[in-house]
Amino acid sequence: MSVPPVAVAVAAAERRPGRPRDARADAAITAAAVEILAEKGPGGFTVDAVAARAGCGKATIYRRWPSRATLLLDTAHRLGLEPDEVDTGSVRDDLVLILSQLTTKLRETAAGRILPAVIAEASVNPEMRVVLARFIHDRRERPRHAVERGVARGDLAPDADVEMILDLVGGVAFYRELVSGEPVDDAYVGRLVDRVVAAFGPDAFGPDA
Amino acid sequence: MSVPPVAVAVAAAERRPGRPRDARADAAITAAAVEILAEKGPGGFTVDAVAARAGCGKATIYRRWPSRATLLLDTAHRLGLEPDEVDTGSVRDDLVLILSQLTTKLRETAAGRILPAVIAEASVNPEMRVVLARFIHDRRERPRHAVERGVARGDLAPDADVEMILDLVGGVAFYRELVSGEPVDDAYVGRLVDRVVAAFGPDAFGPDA
DNA sequence: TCGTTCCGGAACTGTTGCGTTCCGTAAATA
DNA sequence: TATTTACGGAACGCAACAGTTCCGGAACGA
Repeated sequence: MSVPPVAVAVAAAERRPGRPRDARADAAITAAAVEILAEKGPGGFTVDAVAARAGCGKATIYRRWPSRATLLLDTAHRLGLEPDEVDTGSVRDDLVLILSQLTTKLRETAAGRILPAVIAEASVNPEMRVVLARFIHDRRERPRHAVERGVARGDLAPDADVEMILDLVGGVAFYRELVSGEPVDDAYVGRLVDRVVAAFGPDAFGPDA
Repeated sequence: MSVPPVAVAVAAAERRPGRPRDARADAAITAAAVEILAEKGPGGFTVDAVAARAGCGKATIYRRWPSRATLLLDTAHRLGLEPDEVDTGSVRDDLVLILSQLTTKLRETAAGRILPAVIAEASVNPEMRVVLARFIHDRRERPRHAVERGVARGDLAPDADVEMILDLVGGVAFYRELVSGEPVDDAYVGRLVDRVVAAFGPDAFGPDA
């Protein structure tokens, strides 16, 4: 959401002769693109569909984006799937909340449902790979702060590897939801977070944590 | 590999009049299908391409499989990506070996490179979802045995949650390789496995582990 | 020998979707 | 007013691909 588009179509309203671009068309196209991507995924994301939903001609789209691919990349940025802000005062409870939200959203929101196709696209398309990496990095911001608060409070070891904790928690969510197909219920989330927090707790031994 | 095909095309060579099916055509088609799927992924997996690679007509394929989809499902079973057998005598070392193999294979083998597209297909296709779940379940067999040996030896707590350990280790591999795009190097694998093994070690406290 | 089913190969239909072009019209500058 | 670029909408060319049909020829059983 807060990410500027990868490919900006118009080079900032320089004065040109003739009728100017209609700003409402831009809004209609981007809104329609998000809807189509969320409903149909990248596979059903056709320029015809976006134009029809936006109520404009295809030429109006191609005047702003040079290809379907650039429009798709721009749209991928606007997908949402942002974790809610949480701060219960306990790392354990923060992570449980964030994790159960994540698994629910992966299953039940439009953005979550199309993510597998975005991941597949990223595996063959370097541009999409950059977009996805940035997308994921941004969504880790809130869980990262939750873990850092835990370190500061002493719930976790001072040298706990914050990124690895996020990898463990996020990784299992994606893996079970998308890969192995096993559900992630509240009981599982609770046991999982308990283990992870314990593994990086203040009395977790070892030279590196 | 050891999995029987989902859809069997020919109902076991019952005697019919006329020229019998050529067994070499079956072999050529299945071999070509694996190659095409491995090289191009599900998106490039076209019946024309398989027929061309197999050196046969499309009709010869459609005589055996009723549709592209059934051929694709059958082929997905033959992909490989099987972890090697390992038994070093230490859970920690077994898991490190298996995990570094997995990340390497995800990155460098044909089977690994097309997996994202298979996952995406599974997210919208219930038949493919079953195939993928079974595929993953089978590849967890060897790591599962490694962990169970660890429990038996006392390297891990007697009530350690074996499946959760596999989720943690496998989940991070898939997550970093496919989703966040971060590499998984040997140092990371070592630290990760150390943490996981410690979290489920014999002196790991807690009522449930 | 005759009928049936197979073979590889090619042609064909029908659909989908990208990207372009053209239409008549609207909104701007000069 | 003349020019230029915009608009929605429709049509078009082009390519890819699923699935079918036909060809001439080969392999089987009766």
